[in-house]
Amino acid sequence: MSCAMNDLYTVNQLAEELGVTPRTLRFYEDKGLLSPNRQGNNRVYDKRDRARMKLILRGKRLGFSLAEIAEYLDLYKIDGNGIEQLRVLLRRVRERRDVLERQREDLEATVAELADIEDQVAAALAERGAAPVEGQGGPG
Amino acid sequence: MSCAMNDLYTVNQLAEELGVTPRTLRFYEDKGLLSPNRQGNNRVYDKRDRARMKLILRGKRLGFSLAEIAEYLDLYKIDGNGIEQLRVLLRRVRERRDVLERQREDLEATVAELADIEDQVAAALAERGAAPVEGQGGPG
DNA sequence: CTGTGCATTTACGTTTACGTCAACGTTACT
DNA sequence: AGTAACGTTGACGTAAACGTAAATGCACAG
Repeated sequence: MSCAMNDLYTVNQLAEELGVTPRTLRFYEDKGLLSPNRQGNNRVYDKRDRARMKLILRGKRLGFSLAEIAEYLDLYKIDGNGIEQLRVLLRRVRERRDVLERQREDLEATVAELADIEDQVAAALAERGAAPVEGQGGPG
Repeated sequence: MSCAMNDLYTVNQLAEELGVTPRTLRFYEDKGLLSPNRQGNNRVYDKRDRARMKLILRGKRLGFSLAEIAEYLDLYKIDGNGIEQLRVLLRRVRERRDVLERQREDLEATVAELADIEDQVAAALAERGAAPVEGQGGPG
């Protein structure tokens, strides 16, 4: 037995839990986004790896590329930087926030339009007397 | 002169105005996302084409694929559908709205984290006495 | 010691969303 | 007629994000 008492995962286990393929986890490791421990030759993922993967997946849902996500993850490494590095970091954080703000506007506009469309569709359905599933007595 | 009194554009004009390349416009047409009129052999875009392109670009900023955007644009074609079609349409509109709601949550979580990071970076800068540019009397 | 099963690396295939020529046609000036 | 600017349609190239074998390793049941 594999003695899994500590919230540790194999590639397959973590992949299934997060709804991705093992290939994806290895690919992200290849890209430097993950660096799980090894037990011999095999990858062993812990809770920190899992949390990091969740951040990555969130970034993907937001439409960022893996390169952008890598930059985003770097933002967490605050320690050990010089003052100039911190200033650069601060700029990047704000840039990224700006992107997200624009995205928020796009999102709200789109949601509003979808609401409009939904209303129109509902109206079109009503106009054809389709709401109560059987009433044929529409307004002609 | 090209007699452009009616808000009409050539590929190059519309492309520049929207910050894309002519190739992109032709590519989208190839994918069925656009269908501008032709004047002889040349494409002529009008305001409706322009508006459609803006919707496409917004979809892209939201991280949707061109295929998904195509579906989204189809949502506008409410007329001429049967009741069953309208029901399907309504389902799709709601599905898409759900996706966007999830995206909104992701977005807000990320913005919050970026705010945290920003605070931490600011604190780290302060701790190293970087705000007034010269104060050396940190808490050592 | 021979499978069975999970894991690994290496490498080529695929899809999406264009970029980048190449070869050609049209209009417009000179 | 020359040529420059702008347009067209292929056709091939490319980067990202994996999919999909193929060949190998390692552990343990029988």
